[in-house]
Amino acid sequence: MQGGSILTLSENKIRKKKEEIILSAVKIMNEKGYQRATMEEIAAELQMTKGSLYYYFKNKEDLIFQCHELVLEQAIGELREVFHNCISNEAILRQMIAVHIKYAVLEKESFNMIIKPDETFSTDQLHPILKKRNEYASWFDRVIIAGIDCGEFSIKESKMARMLLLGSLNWIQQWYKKDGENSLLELQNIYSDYLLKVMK
Amino acid sequence: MQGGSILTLSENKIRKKKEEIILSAVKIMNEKGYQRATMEEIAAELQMTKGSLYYYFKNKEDLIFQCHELVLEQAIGELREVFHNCISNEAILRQMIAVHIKYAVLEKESFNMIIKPDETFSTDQLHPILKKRNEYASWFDRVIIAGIDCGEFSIKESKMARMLLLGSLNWIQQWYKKDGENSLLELQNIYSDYLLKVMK
Amino acid sequence: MQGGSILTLSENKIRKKKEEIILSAVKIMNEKGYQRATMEEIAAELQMTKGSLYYYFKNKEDLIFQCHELVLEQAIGELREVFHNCISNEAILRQMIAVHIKYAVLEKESFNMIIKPDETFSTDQLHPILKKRNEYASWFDRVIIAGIDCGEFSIKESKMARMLLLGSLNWIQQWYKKDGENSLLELQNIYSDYLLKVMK
Amino acid sequence: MQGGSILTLSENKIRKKKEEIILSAVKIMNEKGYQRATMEEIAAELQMTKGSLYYYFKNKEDLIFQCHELVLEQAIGELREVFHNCISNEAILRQMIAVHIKYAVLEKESFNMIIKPDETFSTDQLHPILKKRNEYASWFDRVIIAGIDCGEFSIKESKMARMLLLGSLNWIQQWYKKDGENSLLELQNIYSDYLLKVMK
DNA sequence: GATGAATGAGGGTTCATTCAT
DNA sequence: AATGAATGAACCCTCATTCAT
Repeated sequence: MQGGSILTLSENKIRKKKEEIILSAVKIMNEKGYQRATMEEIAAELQMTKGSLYYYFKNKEDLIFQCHELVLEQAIGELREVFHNCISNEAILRQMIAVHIKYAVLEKESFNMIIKPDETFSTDQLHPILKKRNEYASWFDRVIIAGIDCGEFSIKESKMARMLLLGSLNWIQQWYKKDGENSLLELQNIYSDYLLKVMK
Repeated sequence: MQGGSILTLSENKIRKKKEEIILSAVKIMNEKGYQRATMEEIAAELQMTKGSLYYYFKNKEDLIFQCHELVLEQAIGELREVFHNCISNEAILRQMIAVHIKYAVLEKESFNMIIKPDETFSTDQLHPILKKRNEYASWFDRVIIAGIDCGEFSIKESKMARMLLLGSLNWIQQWYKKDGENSLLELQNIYSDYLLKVMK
Repeated sequence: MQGGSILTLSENKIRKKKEEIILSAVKIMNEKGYQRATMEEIAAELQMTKGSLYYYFKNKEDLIFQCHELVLEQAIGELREVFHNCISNEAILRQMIAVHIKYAVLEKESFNMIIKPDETFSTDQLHPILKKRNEYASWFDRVIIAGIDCGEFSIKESKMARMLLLGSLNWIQQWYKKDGENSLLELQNIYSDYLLKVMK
Repeated sequence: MQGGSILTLSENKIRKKKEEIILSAVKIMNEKGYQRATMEEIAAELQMTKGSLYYYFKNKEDLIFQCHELVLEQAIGELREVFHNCISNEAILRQMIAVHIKYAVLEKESFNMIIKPDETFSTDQLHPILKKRNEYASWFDRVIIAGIDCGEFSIKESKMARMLLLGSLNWIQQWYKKDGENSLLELQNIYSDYLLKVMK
């Protein structure tokens, strides 16, 4: 039923290809930034030609949009899991911080789109992006509020605390270097420690 | 004396014009991002033509570079003053946070440029930019280290604390709205409170 | 075999187009000079648009470069043939002069480019151009030296004699008119006579 | 009478300035070629500003035109002198060759305009240029014809011989290097020897 | 006479996008 | 489903030219 018809088969094939392209795009963008990543390069990475991309995506913006969606979806998935698998709110928040840092550093550019979507997207696509971005942020809100409610956290302004938290994390990608002094793990721990001092 | 003043007059005129252009550039760039801001638009904003800009700036990169310099220089000036006029390190840091927020919010456009210089500048100009950026940051480092030394602050990783601090502040411009719930003053106070919890 | 021919087909097609463009470029350039020939005009001549040229050539310099190469290659081919098919060095030199005059007059535009490569090319491409130009000239050197060795010619400075010879021939295109008093054949004969007086 | 009035005085001043500019222009052009020589550079050489040039010359073409005139006038002057001061036609021709080589090498670019005036000048100015160029060439014609008439030279086609001669000389500037193997004097002698073999 | 400043036309180049095959 | 080829709009930059002062 689910995968029976021929149509679905070819649809599956297309979806596969789309994902491949998105991954390639994400890679190139992480190297060069979105504006400088050209359709040509993205295609070349997959040994395709420029024109072929337009079979799968309406235009460049659409492609970037879907890159963003994919990455954000994944990240949200991880947040959700963390949320349901940890016990204390502190533990959850620590895990979430770790997840965010991981994405901010490793998926730098595609994650970056969260930061300044209005420079990247036209009005049409801006809305769903912002929605997803809010969904992502809301997981942080949840823990913080839960923490406040059960007395684990003492801050008053949950929204602003979340802003502070995410802001400080986003910034990491501006300076973090893979071969630098600190490992990703150290980073995750230190930031967790510091940011929990804010919350408590 | 005579020659001097005449010279200064025309030099002043050119400097004025340069500043005008820089302000225009900064405005456009913040609306559209650096890459998408065109020389034409920047000129049009001032009712000039594209070509005229090249009378004042060698090329686009040079213009962006000087935008950077101007704003950063001003901000550094304010930090310096704060540093020398306050008593406790906590007081200094609070003031510095206030200054940074003010720039990030009110001079949003200009200050923004600090964020991603490496995508904007060629290697030649990247270096002096990073230097100035470091100079700016170093004022924060100084207070933090001084605070640690005299026991006011307890954090271990001064550099990372500074990163966290500046990152969280930079992010403010992503969401802050003049007519929003919080006044600038409230913002400055809350962020100071929260970030000092990190330091102590 | 199948793959080979298909490949060759499309390769051939692209080579054809490239040649078309080169011919167009060569025509425009000889009307206006290299600097004043614009990519737009070159394209317009073929009812293409500027941008399309960049599908075939990296940039203007590359296009000019290949113009050079193509014509020079052909001419070298003819010299080589002459060299191997004639008996006396005098006969060879006469034939070579005829070839050179033919190119200078009939393929005026293309051949012209040999004249001032150093104002046209950047250092990178200058070298291979000069090399090919030298290769062309070296065929003349060979006959002259051979002629000297076997006593047919009596001049001392073979290099300078070659310069004089080629210089005088190149100049022909400055004044020669198809419908003028002298036929091409007369021209070839008279110049041969005169220049051989130099050699003997 | 000649230089009495104030008007003439200032006219003289203007003429002086014009010559200065022309010399500067000639210098820059000899370094960069005419197309690449900018009004700015020419002015800078004289510590003037671009705009001032337009007080003295209608436009760039006019300036180039007058450069050309000046140099050609000088060269013609030298030819005239040679013509009247030498005894045998051979001696005259040798001297003329020396003069031409000197200009072709030392005043490379300004002399060069003789070579391809149609690329440099619009129809308006082309005519007087060609006229002067013919005047220049006619001095060579005269000696050659005189030489034929008195039996010194044996060639039949005086025009073509002159073309051959000037062509070979013009070409020198394509390859001659100041610090090369041959001094200017050697060059003048060798070319004279070779070209007189043609005439005789 | 000279200059500073501005202009505008044009050139080279890039690149997302289209479309016939 | 993919490609090769072409397009055209947009961008940066240069430079001869102008003109008020």
